[in-house]
Amino acid sequence: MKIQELDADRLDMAANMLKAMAHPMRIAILKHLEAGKKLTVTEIHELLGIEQSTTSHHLGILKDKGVLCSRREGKNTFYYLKHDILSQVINCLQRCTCGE
Amino acid sequence: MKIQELDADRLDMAANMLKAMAHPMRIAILKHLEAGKKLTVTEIHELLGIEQSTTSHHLGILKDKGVLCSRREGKNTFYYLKHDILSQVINCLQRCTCGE
DNA sequence: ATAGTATATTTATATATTTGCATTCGTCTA
DNA sequence: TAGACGAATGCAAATATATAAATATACTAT
Repeated sequence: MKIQELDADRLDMAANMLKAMAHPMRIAILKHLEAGKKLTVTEIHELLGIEQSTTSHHLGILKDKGVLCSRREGKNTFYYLKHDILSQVINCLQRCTCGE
Repeated sequence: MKIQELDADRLDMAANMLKAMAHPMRIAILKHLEAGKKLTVTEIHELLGIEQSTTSHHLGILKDKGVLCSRREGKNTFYYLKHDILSQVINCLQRCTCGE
């Protein structure tokens, strides 16, 4: 894996994904979306006990930065991980924040 | 893996680690520190072509948030990953930013 | 069309981050 | 001890981000 593969554009893209994930509430959201799960905005806002508009805003950020995808089905919009592999990132962090 | 394990403190800690990593230059730094490699501030600032003070600042952030460790040896300070597992995060991102 | 529910966007204010420069601090060596 | 070198810090300007409230849009059922 060569360094030059990580050109400026890809670094920016990666940084944007991380930046989107770098928020306690958004990590909690991602935690609920592991293993290909799909949840609606309302389900998430009820699960986490935060405002609907706040939830939608967080989801919008995650989607905008390429972490999540969404699919509308009737009145609901389901959100899910764009890359299943991103569950690994959350799990890594979980392990790293275990014994400190 | 239960949700309640991810209490507020650990979410904050995880978010802080991600925030520390969520910067193009810092991702580039981490890329150079894969596989247990240890580099000095000067080596990194020359590898990346950025100011020494900027480099030191970025390294300080990564260390402060628990991503890196450092060890002084004479005039030099070597920086290295606190958890080898964090290489996985970088690799995940690399794969996720491949074909977009 | 209208009402009701589900999402999304906009706005403004407050707060934080990035960066380079100059300076300072530690450590080694002549 | 002085000078050189590597690293860390303080500062300030530009830029970016968070937050919450208000408003707007999209769809469904009647």
